[in-house]
This record gives sequence, C-alpha cells and structure tokens, in this order.
Amino acid sequence: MPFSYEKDRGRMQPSSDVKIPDNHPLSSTKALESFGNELLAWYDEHKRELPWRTSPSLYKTVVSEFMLQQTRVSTVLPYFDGWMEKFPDFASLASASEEKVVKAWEGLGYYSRARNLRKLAKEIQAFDAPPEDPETWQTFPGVGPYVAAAVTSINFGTPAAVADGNVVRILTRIFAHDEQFRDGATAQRKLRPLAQALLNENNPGDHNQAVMELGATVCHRRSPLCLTCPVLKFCQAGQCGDAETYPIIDKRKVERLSIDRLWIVRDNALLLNRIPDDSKRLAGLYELPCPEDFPENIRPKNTLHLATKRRAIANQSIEERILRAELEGNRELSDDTNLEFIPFEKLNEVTLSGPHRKWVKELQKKLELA
DNA sequence: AACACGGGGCT
DNA sequence: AGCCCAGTGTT
Repeated sequence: MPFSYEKDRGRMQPSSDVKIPDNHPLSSTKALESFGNELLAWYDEHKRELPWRTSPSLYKTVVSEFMLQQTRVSTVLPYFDGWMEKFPDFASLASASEEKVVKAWEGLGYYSRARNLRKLAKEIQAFDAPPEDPETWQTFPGVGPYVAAAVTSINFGTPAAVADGNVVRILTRIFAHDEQFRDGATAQRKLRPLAQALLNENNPGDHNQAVMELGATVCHRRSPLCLTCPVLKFCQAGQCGDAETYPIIDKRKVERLSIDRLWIVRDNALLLNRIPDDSKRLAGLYELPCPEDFPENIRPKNTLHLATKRRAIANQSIEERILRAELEGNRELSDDTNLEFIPFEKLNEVTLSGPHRKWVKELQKKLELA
C-alpha cells in the first residue's frame, strides 16, 4: 500500500489523517491546488449537456441523483424530462400517489428509489428551507453518503466529497493503490477520506461533478483514455500505462437459475401475477406468472414453448422460458391468489417490470400476426 | 460484513 | 458471459 490513513469515522470534514507520500506528484499543497484547477478547467470545457444541468435546481439534482444510482446516464435520459413534467417539484411529487410515482419509474429498476424519492419529497415539505448539511440529508429515505454529499455540494457548495464508483477508479489509479477490496461499497467507504482531502473547497459541487464526469467519459473501467486525461501528470497508474489494473475488487460469484413463465389469455385478457406490496423485490409490479404462483387446485396445462429469454439481475444469471398455457376448465381464480386477468387494452395502466413489458409487447405482436 | 435490489450496455 | 454502473437499506 503506497500510503495509509486511519479509518473513516463518518466525518464529512477534511481528514487530516490522510497522508500523501512525498514521492507522489500530489504531495505538495501547490500540486493539489493545480490538480483541482486543471480538473475544473477541463470540466468547464468538456462537460456533457445534461437535462439536470440546464437551469439546475435542488429538485432536479435530487431526482437525477436518485435516478443515477447504479444506473447509467444513457438509461436515465429517456426518463428525466418526462418525470419533470409529471412531477415538476417536491410539492407535486409529495402529493402524487405512490402508484403513479412507481408507474413513472417503470423500467428504471430499483423501485424503492421511486418510493423513497416520494417520501423524501414529503419530508422536505416540513422544512422552511432545505437543509444544507450532508448529515441531515442522510436522514432522508434513500439518501446515503453519496447522495448527501452530491446534493449538498452541488446546490449549496457544502464541502463534502463524493465517493462513488468513478471516484474509486480515479483515486486508486492516481495513487496506484493496490489494496484489494472485498466489494465496491468497501472501496468507497475506505477512499472517502482521500476524496475529501483532494476536494477543491473553492467549488466543491463542480469538483465532485468533474471527477465523476472524468470517470464517466475518460477514466473508463476498461481502455481508459489516459492520453487525453487532464490530470495524467498526477496519475501514477496512468503514467505507467497501468490504469486498467485498478481498482482491485473481489468478484462475486454468479448464480444461474431457470424460470418458467406462463402466457395465458382468456377473453382478450392476459393473466399476470401482481407481486405483493410487502415483497422485497418489484413490490406492486406485475409479471407473467410462474407455475408456483398458481394454487394447488388450478394447474396450467397444454403448455407450448413460445420463447426463451435471458437476463441478469444483480449476481444472478436467469434463463426464462415463456410457455403458452391454458387454465384447466373454466375455474375462477380465488381472491387469495395474486393472479389477475388484465385486458390487453388496459395493459399500459399497470406497472410491469422492464423486461416483462418488453416481452409482453413482443409476444402480443408475434401472436397477433400468427 | 454480506446481501438484496433491476436493468442495460460494453467487452 | 462477465462486469459494473452518479448506491442504499436491511440483517
């Protein structure tokens, strides 16, 4: 390990316990200042035009940061403007129904983000003015160390450094930090004090955004564009042509599983399974039912293979077979199941998980033609 | 500390 | 097919 620092104790203030080794290009105060300035100059010149950057506001920042958790900019882009039209401010979001809010999030994934964002909107109504410190922000639902630092630095200039995946990549490369981390979250936690030590306190918001922008557009995980990097001269790994080696994070094992899904149509309606509200996963959303979703006395029969789909969820690799089927007899579904026939013309009113929305559209079209 | 949570894009 | 992305909450 090229340098050491003590454990982060959750402080957002500059960490005096971070020691940069004397032989590193960033060891002097002057170099640190130069680093901050050149990063900011690069950002001013090269930042992307993004909808939450044009006429920015606290609300836009919060919405974008929620949407961007574990989610790429290109994925968020098709949602952001529509969201702002449906829910232009905290007040409109706070008074909207949860169903409507989750429906607007359909396809983005991690649906608890939408519920937490709505809860946050309600909680923030109780303030005369929004809090400007990361500690208070972290008490809001769905707000952790990253969002707290991002929101307060960008909107209020609060000197709180963000430590996300981009920051981990950039810092481990700049310092050729060869510590092996058990997972990304651990790396972020451990590197936060260093990020704080490098923060440009003249403009914490832009500094944070500049680091993330650099990570997203130059300091890629694979094949980083070191030759165009504005801070190459401060980067030990980059100068060794070695950037791709960092960070060193343990891999998680991928679990493989196979699921059957049933396509059952009756009276121009499609049978869907509504996932219970108390479910950890996809609560309140609809999916094509699995055989296990049916009560003992009703078994789907006459199955015919329609398609096989593959996708990944977290560390799971899933193969899903879609089977056309019929319910035996003309049995009514009892109320204690979560199965509902949804008329095709009302399919757009319910919230489907992303892949199921896609599959249903595909199969509907395919079967109409057949 | 370990795990669950969605979905998609890139290699 | 694996990897990871502007992470957070729960156990």
